[in-house]
Amino acid sequence: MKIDNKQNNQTTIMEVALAAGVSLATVSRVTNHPEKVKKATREKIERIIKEKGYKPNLNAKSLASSKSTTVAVVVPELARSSIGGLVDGIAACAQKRGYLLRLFVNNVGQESYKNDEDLWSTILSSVVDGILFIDDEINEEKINLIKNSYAPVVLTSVSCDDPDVPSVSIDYFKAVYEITKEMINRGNKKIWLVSTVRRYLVNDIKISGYTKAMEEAGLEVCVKHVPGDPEKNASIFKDILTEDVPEVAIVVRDSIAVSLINVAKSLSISIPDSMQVIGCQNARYAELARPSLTCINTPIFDLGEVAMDLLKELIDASQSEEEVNVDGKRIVDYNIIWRGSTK
Amino acid sequence: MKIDNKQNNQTTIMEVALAAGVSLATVSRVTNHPEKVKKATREKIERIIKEKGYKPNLNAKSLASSKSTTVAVVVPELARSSIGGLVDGIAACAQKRGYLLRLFVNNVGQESYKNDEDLWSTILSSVVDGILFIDDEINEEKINLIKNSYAPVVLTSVSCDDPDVPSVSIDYFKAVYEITKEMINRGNKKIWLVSTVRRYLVNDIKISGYTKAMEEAGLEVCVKHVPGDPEKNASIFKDILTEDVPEVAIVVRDSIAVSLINVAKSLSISIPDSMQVIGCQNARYAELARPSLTCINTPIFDLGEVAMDLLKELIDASQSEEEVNVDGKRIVDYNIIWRGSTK
DNA sequence: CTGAAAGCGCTTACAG
DNA sequence: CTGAAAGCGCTTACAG
Repeated sequence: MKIDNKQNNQTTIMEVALAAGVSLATVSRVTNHPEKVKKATREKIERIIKEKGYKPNLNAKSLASSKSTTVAVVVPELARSSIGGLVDGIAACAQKRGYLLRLFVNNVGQESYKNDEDLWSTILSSVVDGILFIDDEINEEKINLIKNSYAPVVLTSVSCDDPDVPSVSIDYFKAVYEITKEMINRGNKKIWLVSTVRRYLVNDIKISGYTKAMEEAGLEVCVKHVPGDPEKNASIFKDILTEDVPEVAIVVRDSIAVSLINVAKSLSISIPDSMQVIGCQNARYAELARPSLTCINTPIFDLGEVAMDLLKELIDASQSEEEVNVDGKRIVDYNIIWRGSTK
Repeated sequence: MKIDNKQNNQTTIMEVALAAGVSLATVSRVTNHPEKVKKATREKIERIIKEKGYKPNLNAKSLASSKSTTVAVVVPELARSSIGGLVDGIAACAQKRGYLLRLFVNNVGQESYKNDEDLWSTILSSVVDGILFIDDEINEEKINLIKNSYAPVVLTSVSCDDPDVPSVSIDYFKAVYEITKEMINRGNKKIWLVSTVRRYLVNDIKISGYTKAMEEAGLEVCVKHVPGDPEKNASIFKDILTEDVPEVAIVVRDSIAVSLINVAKSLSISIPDSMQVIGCQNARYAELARPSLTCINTPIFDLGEVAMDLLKELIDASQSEEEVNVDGKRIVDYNIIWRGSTK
């Protein structure tokens, strides 16, 4: 037998009802549908609620109402500030909309979950009204799990062709297409796209945008694949640049772009005079690099907010009696920040 | 009336019990105390659980057992990779220990919560077994909220003198004391400590360590306070360095250290020959800076793991019938990574 | 080893 | 406008 089960000594709805001389039902109404309660009663109860610092136990509330006002956020890793910033945006919007967050870090390196099904069943059993899914490597299997989820899912910061999967993302195709075109218009011909060895969907999209612009201009497409780790890519960059130097390098990840700049400088290739470098994220070190890094700026905070907003709409729609149509595809604007690594 | 309340069409314990021809109680036992169930029965039920993909509804489970197997993680902001990495560590350990995470981003800039009490009551009403609290600016009021929490709290990445408040942190006093001493031993005399304009507890601790080492050596203590924003501190660094250049600058935040390096280089102060610079975090850009930045390396991932481990111990102790004594103060080791910004 | 029943803290038709 | 009662999906003494 438990000595004292009341570890969680939070005020309970019963205590409020007793103090106010009303039934539980009335207290519950004040919390959920205040307009249904007579003004005098309501105000009295509200006063007592405030006095006692009563807040409904969310578990009980969820169970009774089958709404958890909680959303799951699934991320691969938070150490990357691009993801952290995204979650900040999600959190800000969730807070505004009255949602709480459950966080799932599906770090493949850490073998967090046995497999995707394990992750999903954990999420679903934790009871959430919706899911924000952030994943670098979306595949068929994951798309299916998303489609079969009882709770609405928004793919965040990843685009997905499937029309049935809501997603919020930057139009990287357009972004890279346009920056490539811009550099072509400025008279550059030898333009490279530097991507990662490991294939990520986003990076492949960037490659497509670049490729299209180059082909339209009748220029030679040249994509380099290097490791993400600065220690490893440095020696590869050294080999590459010793052999040939492009007029412009568009690099999928800022840290790789900075690494490229560092190697170039060590080889006395002057930037931006002999080579211009462009990043695709606008990470923290973009402005700390020397020369500072020109970037496609992706407003990740906003992206998070938009994703949470969309998810909220989908949740409302799914909980509504009527058929509601929600446009499940959102594109967030980007802009270019010109800095010292370009002329 | 609800058309169909079963939005959450997860398998329920009833369905499993029915399929197995046993009572709910037995299914529950298989989930929670399998040793209490006869092997044959247990195996049959386990098979059905697997077939149906049954996972107990966590809300119901929490409510019934008054254990949520959920821990709250409170952070000021995730965009800072030092915090993101910490949460990655927390998540990895939580996952290992069977805990889920609720995330609270208390971003003062975003006015996320009205005040600290609002935040705390939200956390507590969300029902958690424990709280990992990450906050740059701990004060009396917050300490009191922590002490009055029904759930155990671990102050993470922040040290706190109060013996009743469990905390996990790096010994920044010792770290900065020792690196200062080391630089003194190497023959340097004019050593500065560069901190932020805004006062943070951690930074004040670093100042103390530095001050002690300097005073012990009979050297002049010189602490500079600059803004955190690189755009703003650059001009201030320019003024400072135009007037005087130290042999060594120990900088509380890596981004500020890199900014200092950039300004120094623009003034043709050669690093490390004329000035050596040391950071206190080992952020991502420490190795991307040129010269790369020598750092006190704080293993934030480990820090997160240790914090979660401690919290788990405290939770177990609080749920246990017996009196258990848990040492609530944990110190995580640091090391120094020597790079190009020092001789 | 197993089942019937109470209870966790709330919400919500239903009846008044 | 308000209360009594059922129910959300589970756990856990208790009795057998």
